[in-house]
Amino acid sequence: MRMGEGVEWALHCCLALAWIGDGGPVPTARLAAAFELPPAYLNKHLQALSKAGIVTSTPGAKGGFRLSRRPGEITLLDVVTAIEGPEDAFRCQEIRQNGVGSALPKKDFREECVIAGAMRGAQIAWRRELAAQTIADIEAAVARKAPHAAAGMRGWHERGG
Amino acid sequence: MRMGEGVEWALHCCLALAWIGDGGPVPTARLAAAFELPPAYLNKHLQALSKAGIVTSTPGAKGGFRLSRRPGEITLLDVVTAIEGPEDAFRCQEIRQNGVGSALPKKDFREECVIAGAMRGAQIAWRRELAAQTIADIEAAVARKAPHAAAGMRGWHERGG
DNA sequence: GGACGGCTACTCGGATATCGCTTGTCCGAGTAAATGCGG
DNA sequence: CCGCATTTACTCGGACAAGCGATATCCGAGTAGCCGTCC
Repeated sequence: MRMGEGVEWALHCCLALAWIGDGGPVPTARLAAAFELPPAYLNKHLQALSKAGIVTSTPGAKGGFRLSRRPGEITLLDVVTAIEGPEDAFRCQEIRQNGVGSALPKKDFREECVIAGAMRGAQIAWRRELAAQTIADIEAAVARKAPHAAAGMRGWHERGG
Repeated sequence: MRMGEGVEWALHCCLALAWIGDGGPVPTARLAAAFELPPAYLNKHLQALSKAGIVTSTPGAKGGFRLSRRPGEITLLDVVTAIEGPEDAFRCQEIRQNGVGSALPKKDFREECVIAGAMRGAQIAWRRELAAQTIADIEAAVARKAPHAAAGMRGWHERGG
């Protein structure tokens, strides 16, 4: 099981946008340069964030992306779901109904597969943990551990890359 | 993010082996027939379980696989880790050190990336949930929801497939 | 009749192709700003 | 000097290839049981 690297990119971009604040939209190229990422591919992920309503895109010159909501209103789960999709990692194929199970009446499979239920429970716990933290929480934690990181990003942006 | 289907196969096979009990080793072909799975590929996953010490393989005629431990001693996390590997789904690439971060002193990156820490916390919650349930728990839950499922599998096996 | 050697059938185990998805890139549609012109 | 139409440059947005891991398969190594033969 492997999570796409786009999640890390998206989270760092959201954090950067939160740091930069309301200084106008930030184009993809600027964000890509901030982390040395391939601009075109980063753009693809930013579009996913845009469709999820996490960032707002403004086209044209001086355009770019900005956060749609305040950082405290954006959970990590929102970002992860926007990039990776809403589906569960574990997808029950109902193999219990094959082979030996195909002889049993359908009624026996009304209840959810117990294995799938257990995996779903774990996924829910994972989601709950991600939903409990917002971009603002990340901001606060970074401010505690590396106080000048936010100012560094802001200054770099205002200097023009 | 997507979990390999081998996890579902492995879990169902472990449950089947627990149901069949100590009636001698069960070959791959039998397990594959029980769920209509491709035998050769299922064998690959069973080898992973074998290397993880979850099942024991006995070669030769009348050989096959049997559970190494009692069902109560095998957690879902054991099986998932055996199939999917021990690494976390989210892998921090430390992109914070690139671009704007490359100018900062190394000291600033002594602390773990906050984003990676948050993702790791969610992964730990997920693992904790999986580690809390054993094959025996699944057995008990199935016995409550579909009482004759275990007997059905056992009878099918003793009839010879 | 019993024991031994060889043989066969069956199993796991790893090496080998194939497919789909993630990754990565490109070019066109659209928009806001800048510019030149006319009043 | 001010307002407007045109041009321009810059941005997003979706369509288009490539690389890699998961999927799927096959054949060889090894072992247990069985059979024929010999004592």
